[in-house]
Amino acid sequence: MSVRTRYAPSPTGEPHLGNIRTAFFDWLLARHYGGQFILRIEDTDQARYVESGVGAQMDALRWLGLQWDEGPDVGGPHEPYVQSERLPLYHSHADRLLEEDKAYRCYCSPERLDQVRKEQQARKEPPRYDRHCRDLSSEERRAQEAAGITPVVRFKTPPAGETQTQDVLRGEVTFRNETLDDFVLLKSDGFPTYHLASIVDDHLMDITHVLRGEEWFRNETLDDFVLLKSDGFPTYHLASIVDDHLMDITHVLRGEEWLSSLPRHVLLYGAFGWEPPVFAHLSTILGPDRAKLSKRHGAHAALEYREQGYLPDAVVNFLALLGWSLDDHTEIIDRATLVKHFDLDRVLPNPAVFNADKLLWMNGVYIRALPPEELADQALPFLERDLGRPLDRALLLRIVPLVQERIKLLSEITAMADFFFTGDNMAYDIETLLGKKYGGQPRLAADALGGVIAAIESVEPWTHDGLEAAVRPLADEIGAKAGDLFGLARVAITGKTTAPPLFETMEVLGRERTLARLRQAAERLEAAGQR
RNA sequence: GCCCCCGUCGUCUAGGGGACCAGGACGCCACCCUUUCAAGGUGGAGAUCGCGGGUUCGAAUCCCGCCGGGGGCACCA
Repeated sequence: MSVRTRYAPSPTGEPHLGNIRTAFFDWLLARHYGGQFILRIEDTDQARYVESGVGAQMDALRWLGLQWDEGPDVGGPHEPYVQSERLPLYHSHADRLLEEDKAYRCYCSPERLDQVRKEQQARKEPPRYDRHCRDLSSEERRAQEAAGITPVVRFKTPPAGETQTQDVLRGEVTFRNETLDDFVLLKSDGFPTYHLASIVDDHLMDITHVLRGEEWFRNETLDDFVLLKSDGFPTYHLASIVDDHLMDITHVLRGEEWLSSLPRHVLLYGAFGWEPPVFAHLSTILGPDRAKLSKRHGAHAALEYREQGYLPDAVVNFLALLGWSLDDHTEIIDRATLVKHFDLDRVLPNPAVFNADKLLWMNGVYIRALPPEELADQALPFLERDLGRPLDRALLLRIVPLVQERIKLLSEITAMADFFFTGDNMAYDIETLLGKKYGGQPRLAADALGGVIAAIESVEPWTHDGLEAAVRPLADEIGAKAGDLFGLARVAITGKTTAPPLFETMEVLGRERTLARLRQAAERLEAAGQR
């Protein structure tokens, strides 16, 4: 059977980066093995249902290029892919467990459950269902039914013994043969080594499963959990197991917070007589304070990264490196390479702190690698959004080479290049124009700018090389440092002290607009000099 | 309180008995380049591999204990 993974969000809000990383790993695994990636909506909690939730999940996946092969919108052989539309399925499966005495109906009120829990906590006992309804007589049950109480269905957890489970990230280690040597089987004192002895004994004693580093849970730490709620909806435990089985899911990747529920799920698979899939519980992503990533750590809803000007490829590359690595030195990895090399054997079980600085750096790398036309297409919407009107793409295309290696976010295009699109009536204050060098000497600055104007007025052709050749010697003539003179002109032309290279900027801006801005600056300096 | 997971530079990580007085990346510092800002180049600081025992000729790597961090203990997922 081919590898089938699933991303199964519940539509309770916006997906954040942690969810998306899980989805991405699911996607990667499926693509790596040429299998299927399934999107399944787990909307079994009516109280927390958010209308826009499903759309937000799909938007985020689409933005990052994680296309699913089966799902609510595209369909597939296991329809429907929304759990609220699969209710009869869960009921029939719960009925089956009921008939086989592997589950029972529970009539306890939320108030009683609450009460029991409080008492247990007061006695410093683990809060767990007390199995009150596990062995009700048929008369007692009839009485409850007669009173109109809708029961829940609970799983009959074995009260003792152990349940063994396996998680690939924690429970299994694979070795490459080239790392092994010719190891000893029999020692010189005649005793076997562990390698020999364990293999021989395991075989002779008919050991069928050797699990090292497996998680095991004592059943007495588990309680009789709910399968079907009184509103007729299944709990996650029931719904996810039934669906994963029916949809032939082979690998379940999910957040670490599910690890504690794993024995329940394994027990359930056992009760149904089904083969469980491979489980991998992905570690949590932490904020800078080492607490689970959340809203108060800033923007972590996946789609907010789109608004800020991150590139999907950069985000996906960064996410891949959160708990997985290709080797000991590769950081920039394109999608195809990711798909080619990704596997669970290099996924780490330990939690990772989200390093926003590194994501920003990586986004800069991807921006610089973009073909200029594409960067123009990507950046245009940001510029138009910030300036509030449609802009000339042809002009932007000429600007892109000047800003490409200066921005790390698409949104930074505005601060870097807005002056190309504004009128020539510049809004800077005179102090900024004068800067440190010409502070208090507006006349001197005015003369310097006058020199620049005279030098470039009739330059032919109007290219950055020609402009520089005309202006640079001027600095010497008037006894100024080139940098100081250029700085003055920079503010006059861009309104900023930080901007793209001066002569390239002049070239793109054109003779007329450049001279207009320089003349305006000179006039303002003259006026300041009069006072 | 009980159960489970995790523990290598500030952060992401490589490593899985000798090649490690621990390699790469982000960030930080310095220098170079330079008209500002970036980008780029070179170099540097930064980890007694959480701590303590043990096994071994040899431990970041194997074992035990401890400590620390995280997660779970719902008619939520």
